[in-house]
Amino acid sequence: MPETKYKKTEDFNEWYNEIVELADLCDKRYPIKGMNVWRPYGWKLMSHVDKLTRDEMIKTDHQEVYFPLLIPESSFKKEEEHIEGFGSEVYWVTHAGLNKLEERWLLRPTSETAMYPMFSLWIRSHTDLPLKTYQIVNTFRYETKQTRAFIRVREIHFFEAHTCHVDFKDAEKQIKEDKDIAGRLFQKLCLPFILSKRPDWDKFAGAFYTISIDVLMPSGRTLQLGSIHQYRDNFAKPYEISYEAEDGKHKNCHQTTYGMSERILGALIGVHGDNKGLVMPPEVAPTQVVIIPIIFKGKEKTVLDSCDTLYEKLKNNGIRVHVDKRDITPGNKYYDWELKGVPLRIEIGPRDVEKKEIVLVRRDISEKKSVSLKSCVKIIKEEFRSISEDLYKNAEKFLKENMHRVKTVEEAKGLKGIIELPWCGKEDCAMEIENILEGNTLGEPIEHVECKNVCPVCGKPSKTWMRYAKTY
RNA sequence: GGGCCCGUAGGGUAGCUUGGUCGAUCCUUUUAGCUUUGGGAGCUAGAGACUCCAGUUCAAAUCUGGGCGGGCCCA
Repeated sequence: MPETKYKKTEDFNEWYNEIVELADLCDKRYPIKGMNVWRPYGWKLMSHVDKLTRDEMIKTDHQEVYFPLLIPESSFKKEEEHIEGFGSEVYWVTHAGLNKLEERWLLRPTSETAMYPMFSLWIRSHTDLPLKTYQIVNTFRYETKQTRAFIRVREIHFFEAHTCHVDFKDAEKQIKEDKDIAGRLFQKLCLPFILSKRPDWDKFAGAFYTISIDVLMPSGRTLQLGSIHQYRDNFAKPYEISYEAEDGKHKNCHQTTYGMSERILGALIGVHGDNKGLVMPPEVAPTQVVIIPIIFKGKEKTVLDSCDTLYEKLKNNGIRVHVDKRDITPGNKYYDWELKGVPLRIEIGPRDVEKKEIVLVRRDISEKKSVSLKSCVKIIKEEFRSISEDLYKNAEKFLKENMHRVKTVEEAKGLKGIIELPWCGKEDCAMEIENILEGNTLGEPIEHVECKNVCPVCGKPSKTWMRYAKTY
């Protein structure tokens, strides 16, 4: 059984690089570091993820917009903390043609500073609120650390929802909605995640608070897939986003954002993949079922005709299906589609045509069974559900096994994955633990978790837990 | 910001230390034809590379310098 050169469980990082190339997701040979070319299959996958995101946005009354890539320096500079956070990692446009620009422009690292001057023009009255927008665009950050396909890049495929509300309370409702959206979306992607409230020193530049969405990769490192920010009126003040309330008074808006990126694809690859390649959850798989004709000399037509008939039948039942008629051996095709992570494979040969059956093979567990043509649509849909359930359960099991709640640093040492330790609330103590565990703070659990212990560093009573992990 | 390493067909490699035997190795890829197809088939004939510039030399993939590109480690 041919498999990847590097094994997922032995050398995850090398395995990941190998898979990304083999499965034709992206081409890292583009001559700028961290700017990779999306190849057709990778882009298709990303588009399907984006579609699921769009579906959620439509369901929750968000409007899609598109803002320009370039932002004038003066707009960018209005919120002080924000510049501090992003200043060192933006790309600047300083020249146009032969002329030096009077005012520099920057490539958006995120779009607050592009959008908010416009929001200030759009919003006049409380009846304009809430304003719920989103866009799916590319953003640019000058990463100096090591880059990694889909995980740390300089041109980022980015989803960002930006909302404006009458007050803090209404913005909090939005945060709640965002958590629900994440719940539904990542369920479809079969990716269990944890939500953590980031510590103050690590929140998004300019935010009132930040909630991060993290998944655990098989390497034991966490990967942040998204973040939800409560801005309060931190941006509304400098950008003058205000409205006239019912009582005639002018008030600042309260804002939130919700961001995710192509890292989702990194997580799909890492969490579900195996030594044969990708394993795509049926919800995002660009091809959900591939039909492989098993052709024997003299029986080409009957086999191909049954394949075509089945193709039409599945297509009409809303299944994304493909018939692979390439002139290569069936085995070759199996390997190819396994690499691409297609959830179900159907084999049809002369024997099957005769018996009015098909052979159905599951990608995730390699289970093979014969199914009657008559009942195949129903069975395929059941298999989709079952595959999704299994993928989610396996990932959840791994996450649970690698989350440790302990009371002392001694117990924490040597544990893999996510570690929760009592925390007194002081930055110094968390930093100390970061150093000892050689990891990063993820934040506190967002749901209240009882903690009656003492801080393992300073010994003071701790009411909450702090999560630590090695991160990407 | 500081340090280290690397660059040979589309991908992976051998050759470099000690310049000549390189008209550059092997696997994969790829084109045409025949043949085959229930887990990467076979045969025949083809295609495809020394990162760029300068230097040393009778002679450079191999040595020197620089450019471009890539990777790693430390802060």
